[in-house]
Amino acid sequence: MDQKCAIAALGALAQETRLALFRLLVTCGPTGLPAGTIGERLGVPPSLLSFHLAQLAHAGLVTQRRSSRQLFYSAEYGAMNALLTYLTENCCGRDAVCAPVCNPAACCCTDATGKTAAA
Amino acid sequence: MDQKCAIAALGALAQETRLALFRLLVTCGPTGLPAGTIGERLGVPPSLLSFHLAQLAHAGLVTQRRSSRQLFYSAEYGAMNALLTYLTENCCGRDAVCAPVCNPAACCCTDATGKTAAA
DNA sequence: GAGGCAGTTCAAAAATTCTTGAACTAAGAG
DNA sequence: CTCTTAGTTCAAGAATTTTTGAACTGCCTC
Repeated sequence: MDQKCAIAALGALAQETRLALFRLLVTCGPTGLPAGTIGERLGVPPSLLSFHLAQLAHAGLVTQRRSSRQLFYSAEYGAMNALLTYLTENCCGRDAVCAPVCNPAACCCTDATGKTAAA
Repeated sequence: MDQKCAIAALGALAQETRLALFRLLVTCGPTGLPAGTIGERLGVPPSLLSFHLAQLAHAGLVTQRRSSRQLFYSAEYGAMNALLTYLTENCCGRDAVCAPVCNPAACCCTDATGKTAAA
């Protein structure tokens, strides 16, 4: 994954509805969910849902599959992994100056360290 | 990190200039770089640079420190790790249905699987 | 092949984000 | 105190993204 792709994937996930959408699909495995069901669960109107799903699909994060009258959408785990790999490689300096992902440091934006976040 | 914070961090990185900015800072370690130098290296005018640095800072991804007349910015590794942790936890279903990050699968957006990406 | 359900596409409006340039604050040098 | 360098803030405009509603396509049932 190159920078351009990473930006597409990051941008696709950087939106409330789409992140919720993707999270929902991730929990559904490779089978995925038909658009209608997704819309119901998330309370998103059809045309808007289509728009957001298209964005995710365009970034390669979801896949579409038709089953008679329904369109099933499912998470593309490989793309997410590619994104994580990209971020991991570009987050840690070449000398692994930051802890591995598997070692959660974390907290939240405005108080990750109590420092400058909000200032 | 909660969904709101994740969106802020994702959104902060989902922009060409800011991703380049962050990548540059990551390679510079905790010392960071003064704003002027960053602007020169990336060819970004001062006021725009300030704007983007503020976005990153607001998402907790960078920290500001003054050294006499210069303002040094440095990457906040903890925030990036928090984001990676969030994505990892929300990418893999509760049953770890996708491969670990450390096991790159990857390719790029439009041809991760040769399937629906661009359609 | 008429009717209807599932979902998409399209165009216009609303909201947000990015860019620019001018005016401003902070800190050191003379 | 005045000047200069370093960088920020602000307001306006440009560009992009999100939302809405109406019209459309694909597929099944009768």
